[in-house]
Order: sequence, then structure tokens, then C-alpha cells
Amino acid sequence: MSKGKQDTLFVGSLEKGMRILGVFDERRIEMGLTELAEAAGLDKSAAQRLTNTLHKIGYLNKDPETRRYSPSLKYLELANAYLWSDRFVQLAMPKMIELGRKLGERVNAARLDGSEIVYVIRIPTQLTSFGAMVVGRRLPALTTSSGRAMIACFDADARKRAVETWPIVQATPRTTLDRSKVAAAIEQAARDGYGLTESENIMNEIGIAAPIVSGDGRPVAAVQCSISALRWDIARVRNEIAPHLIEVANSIHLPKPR
Amino acid sequence: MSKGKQDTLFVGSLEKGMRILGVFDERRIEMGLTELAEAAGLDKSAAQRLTNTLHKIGYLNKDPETRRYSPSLKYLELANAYLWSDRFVQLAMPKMIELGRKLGERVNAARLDGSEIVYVIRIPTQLTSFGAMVVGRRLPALTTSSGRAMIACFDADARKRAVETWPIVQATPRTTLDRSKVAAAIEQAARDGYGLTESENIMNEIGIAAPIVSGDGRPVAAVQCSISALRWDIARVRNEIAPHLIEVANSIHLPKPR
DNA sequence: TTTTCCGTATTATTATATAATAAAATTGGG
DNA sequence: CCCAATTTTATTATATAATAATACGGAAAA
Repeated sequence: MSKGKQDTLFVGSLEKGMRILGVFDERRIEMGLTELAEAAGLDKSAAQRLTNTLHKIGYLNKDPETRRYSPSLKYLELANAYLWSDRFVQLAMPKMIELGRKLGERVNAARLDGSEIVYVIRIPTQLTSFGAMVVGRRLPALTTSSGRAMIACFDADARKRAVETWPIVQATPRTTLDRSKVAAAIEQAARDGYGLTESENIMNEIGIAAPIVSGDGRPVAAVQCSISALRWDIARVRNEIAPHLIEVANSIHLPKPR
Repeated sequence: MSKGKQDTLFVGSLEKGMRILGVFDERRIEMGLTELAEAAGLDKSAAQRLTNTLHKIGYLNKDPETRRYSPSLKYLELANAYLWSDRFVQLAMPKMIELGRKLGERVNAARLDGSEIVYVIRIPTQLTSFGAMVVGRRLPALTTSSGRAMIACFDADARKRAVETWPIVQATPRTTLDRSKVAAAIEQAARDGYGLTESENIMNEIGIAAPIVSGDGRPVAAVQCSISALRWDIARVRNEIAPHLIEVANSIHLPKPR
């Protein structure tokens, strides 16, 4: 009823199947049938049929011993398809590698997806937490340098709405939970032309990011650098890193706003 | 009939939906409905319902202008889930970063999936082709250093079968198409303890890889390094790179053979 | 051993996806 | 710029194909 006319074009089984595929994450590495059913919000019967199908077509590994399911390498094949399809990634990749070499620090590129940023390129030249090395990682935009850099490109209205409504999750003791302080950081980013965080996601990590904007001024991505606060101080990061990030960001022009 | 009893546990709609998700690759970046239907081997009606569903749940982007579909950032979210789930990736990641710093060259880690290798870690410190920088990339095992390193760990029978039946595709003029030469390269790899290629995938690129074996001697992954043949010669690669790769490979012990 | 939990297999029932077709919209050629 | 051709979107009747309930078997725990 409420969904209206499109109902016949919506394939419920597929949606449920995708719920299963998508239920795995950094916390849920592998699951048995019952656990999986519960996590995906499905009854056992449905979970059985769908996992069976996904296993047969190769998207889920099934441990013959424990009968537990986990993501298969096909997950990565999909990622590959995405990376080739994203014009920005193709353009940015060589520049990021260059930048990583020049700075000798970890550089990343992120896109905005709803209220979260998603890292699409990672050039890890230093050790950190595993989550900071892998592609596809999602973080709440408000507390990341990339997110702030991009939000700072919004008009005042959208900026306000983002700051007030988008989620914040505490990652470290120093994550900014006070939304007025987040707003201030974003205003600052708008003035500077780059976003900045310190110890908000990983302790003693400084994040700095410059936005890439499309022709109409809307942010489409960000170029970011993560640096140890133990070896650098913020002033030096502002002076020595920011210009390079901005230079790279400005050198990337996207044909389609996407 | 031929499928037998499991038929009721197989959800066809899900399989078809996954066919659509998986049809995108480096050649097929974005597609209209008809093209998509044909590429996935579905009739137009099915393609319509399934793309509609996948778009609604966020797995496919749909350009409002052209009505063409392309992979969404959700593809990368899945990759993230895989990477967290793979014990090997977690163990290897910091070592790969270290290795990349030490060698100053591009290092990768790959897994075997059927007759193909899949790159699960890439540390790009030098510029190359885009395909050599992104995760999830698949290549025929027989003509890659990682593939040869792993196949060399098979017993004689399996090795023979692989050499005779696994696919080979010509990537450069110098890709080894002669299977007896491939066999020889693999025997050599078995003696050396590492696999080697030159210009077989990218012209003037030397690939060298050491296998990681589980407790029962079966290969589970490979640690690889790609080097410019213009700056290095093979003898030097053998002398200076191989020991480091083997050292790293030996330092990785997998709890579960998977 | 007994009990409990989890995964697997088997049904009848019907909801749900299907395929064919029609309508609308977009593109390209002349 | 208009018409023809192609592609996308919307609408149906129909039966296939997915469903949910239940029963079975095996493994682990008590």
C-alpha cells in the first residue's frame, strides 16, 4: 500500500539477499546460519535459501567444518568494478601516488556518500590501524578532515543541516561530540580551503584534507593526508602539507559532476 | 532434473540479481537497461525489475540524465567487509607496508581463486597502469609471478593439470603462450622458492613472488613485487628482492588454512 | 546419558516474480 | 525540425517459484 505503484518492480528476494551480503563488516567476520538470519533480520528459512544461493554462486565462503559463512573474493571483484567505473579514482590515483612519494606520508582520497565518507584510494606508507589502510572504509563525515573539507563547500543551509542532523560517533576520547565545535571547524575549513582533525579518529593522528569540486561548485571528493602528531605539529602541517593537497585537488577536474 | 534436490533452496531471482551486479568490470563501466540485459544474459523485463531493485537499495547508481546504471560506493563497502574477514590480509598488511618502504618498489599480495589470482593488497609506490594499482584485480594465474609461486606448491598432478587446462590470455606480446614454457617456469619456481615473470603482463615489468603455505603445505597466498626492467635486471632482482619476499612470506603463519 | 542448539531437508500453500505488451520518452537521421 | 527508430517505463494476467512451517539429524553442552 504505502509503497504504491513500483511494488511490482521491486524484487524482494534480491533485496533480502543483498541484506545478507551486506551484513558482514569489521565486527561480523563470519557467521553461522542462525546468527546470520538474526543479523540480517530474516527468518531462518529465508536465510537458509539465500545463503545457499549465495554460496552456490560463489559470493559466500562456507567453512565445511563449522558451516559458517564469510565473504568471498567475489566481494573484491565487485570493488574492482567500482574502481574502474569511478572517473575520479582513475584521475586521482597517479596523483595520489606522486603525492605519497613527495610527502612520505599516508595519503587518501574519499568520497561522500550520504552522511559518511568512503575512502576510495589509500596509499599507506606508514603503519597504522588496519582500518586506516583499507579501501571502502566508512566514517561519519562530521568528524573527519575529508568530510569537513567537503561539507565546507555546501551552501550555508546544507551546512547547517549537516552539522545538526548527521551522526557523530565517538572513535577516540578526543572525537568532537559538541556540534557547535564541529560547526566551527567546518567554518574554519571553509575559510582555509581545507579540513582538519586531530586525534578525532585515531589518537595522535592529524588529518588534513582538500576538497575537489565539480564545475557547479559541489564537492565530489577529497584528497587527504594523515600524519602522526608525535612527529609533526599542526602549524607545520598547515604550512607544509596543505599547499600540496590543494594543488593536487585543484589539478583534478571531473568531466561529469556525477 | 540435473540440479536435483537442492532446487527449492536456490533462489533464482537472487542469482540473476547478482549477475547484474557482477557484470560491470573494467570494460563495462556503465550501461543502459538494454545493454545491461544483454550483457547479463537476461530478458529486458527481468533486467528492469532487478536493476530497479538494486538501484532502490543503493547498489547501483542511475544517472538521471542518461538513465544509465553504474556501480555505487556500496561495492566498496563490500570490499571492506571482505578485507576485514580475511585473516591473511590482516596479518600481511603491516608487513607489506614495511616491505614497500624497505624496497621502495610496488609490492602486492594475491590469493588464488580457481585459475586466477586476485590481488588483495596493493602498495603502489610507483606509477603504473591503473589495473596494477587497484585491489580486486584478477589475472590468469599461469602467467603471473604470484600464480606460478603458488602453483609451484601443488603436487605434481595438480601442477600438471593446472598447466594444461587453466586459461592463458595474452596481455602483452611477451606473454608466454607456450604451455611447456609455462610448465618450465613453474618447475623453476618450485626449485627457487619464488615465481618470476618478465613483461608478461606489462611490458618491461618484472614480477617476482614468494608463496605463503599453510600447515599442510598448500599455498594460500603470495607476496609479490613488481619492478621496472628498465631500472633493474633479473639477476639483481633475484639477488636483492627474492630474499626479502621469502622472509616476509615465511613470517606469515595462518591459523586456519581457510 | 540427556538435553539443547544448530544446520539441513521436505512439504503444501500462495504470494511473488514473471513475460508479454502497451505507453511514453529519448535519440538520431534526413 | 520533424519523423522514425530505439530505449525506457508502466501495466497486466498467469503460473511459476519462493515461502514458512515443520520435521529430521547431528553435534555440542550439561
